[in-house]
Amino acid sequence: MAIEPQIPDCRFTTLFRNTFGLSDKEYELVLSHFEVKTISKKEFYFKAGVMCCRKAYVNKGCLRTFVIDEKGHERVLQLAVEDWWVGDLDSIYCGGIGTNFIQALEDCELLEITMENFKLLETRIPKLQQWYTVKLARRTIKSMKGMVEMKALSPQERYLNLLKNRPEIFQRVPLQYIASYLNIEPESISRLRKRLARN
Amino acid sequence: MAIEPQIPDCRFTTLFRNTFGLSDKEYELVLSHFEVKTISKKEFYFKAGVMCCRKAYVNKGCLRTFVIDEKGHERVLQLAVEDWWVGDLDSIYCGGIGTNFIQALEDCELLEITMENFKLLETRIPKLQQWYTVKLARRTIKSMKGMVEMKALSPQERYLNLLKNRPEIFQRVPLQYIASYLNIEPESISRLRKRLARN
DNA sequence: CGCCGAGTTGAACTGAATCAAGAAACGTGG
DNA sequence: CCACGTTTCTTGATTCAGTTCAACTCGGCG
Repeated sequence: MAIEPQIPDCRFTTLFRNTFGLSDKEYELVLSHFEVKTISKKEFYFKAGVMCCRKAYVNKGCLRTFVIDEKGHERVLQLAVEDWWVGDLDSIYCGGIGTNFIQALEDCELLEITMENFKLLETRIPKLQQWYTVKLARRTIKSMKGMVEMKALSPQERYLNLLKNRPEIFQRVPLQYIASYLNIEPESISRLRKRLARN
Repeated sequence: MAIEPQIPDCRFTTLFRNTFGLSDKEYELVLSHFEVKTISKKEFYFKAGVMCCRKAYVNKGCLRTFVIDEKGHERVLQLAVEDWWVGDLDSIYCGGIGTNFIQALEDCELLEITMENFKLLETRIPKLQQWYTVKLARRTIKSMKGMVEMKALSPQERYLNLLKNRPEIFQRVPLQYIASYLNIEPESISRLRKRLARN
């Protein structure tokens, strides 16, 4: 009761709840451990260099996660939209300082939970733990598939794949970030587009 | 007691045991759920196309995990040596048929456990579950770092990095597989080596 | 001995990066 | 609502690291 007003959008209720298949009671318990956090476009949810003991569910908006590589260039690792999670795995699990930057590309509404609270929830709702393990495994698999894609496909093929699989983000994310995510120079994407448009 | 004879090498006892910090009793329990499996050079531990509901600890030997990409080329994803684990995550966690091939590059001795047994162990030894979650997270992190490395570094830099971080494998693994792992053509590695040798 | 797989060398090509500059879109405040 | 500045995207010219394809060497092993 005291919780509901905190959650301003029904999307969270729907999607998040469906994820676990929780009972009403469990669901209230879960909700009470989250906190709404809004950040505006260009703001950072997290910056490398400090610990990050929390993660957040993207209830509304769009963010990019990137690192700075050895040569000082930004490398976009993730383009997160609604129903994704953001956070610095590196810091959360290896306990060190984070290496990721997480920046809003639109005004965002996040639902944040500290790892402390999350672990607490896990002990009280065992299926949460199970869910999370599978989620982690899937993320690993996805990441390995990403690697194969990066190795096996040409820039043009990678571009077309993304266009096919996640067309929404081309409407929401500046091309330069998509380029970085695909590991293609913006100029090359531009040319690629022109070439494809002609045919 | 009845178990010990099955484990022919002390490495398993040492390394594996250290991983979890088990009591004698727990350790015996764990051991009793594993099975020794030897495979000879060039044999496959697993081939894509069927389910894979088990994983294996590499007690001795060396294996490569690879997939066949969309264009029909082999892509080496992992070069596993002693104290690594092999298995098809894809199949284990997404329940579908496997997509990986796992082939011995030397005569190998593996310690295998079915996922069924592993889950059983997890319920009886909670810290196992914890250990595995962290392991999964680290794997994901590693895989993302691999992606950044692939994007940010030149072939030559990737080669030198591997040489620095895992010099052993250059003594054990045919160059062509290392090349595939690094996503460089064998010819290019060859030239690279020559060039580096001159300086 | 001759075969085969693994590695090396050579020559030519190419696709994307780079650098530099211009056009278009965006948004912010007057 | 327009004007100006900033950001985002496009275009052009050049360059080069690594690929491709083909031939050759080397060493082990039946």
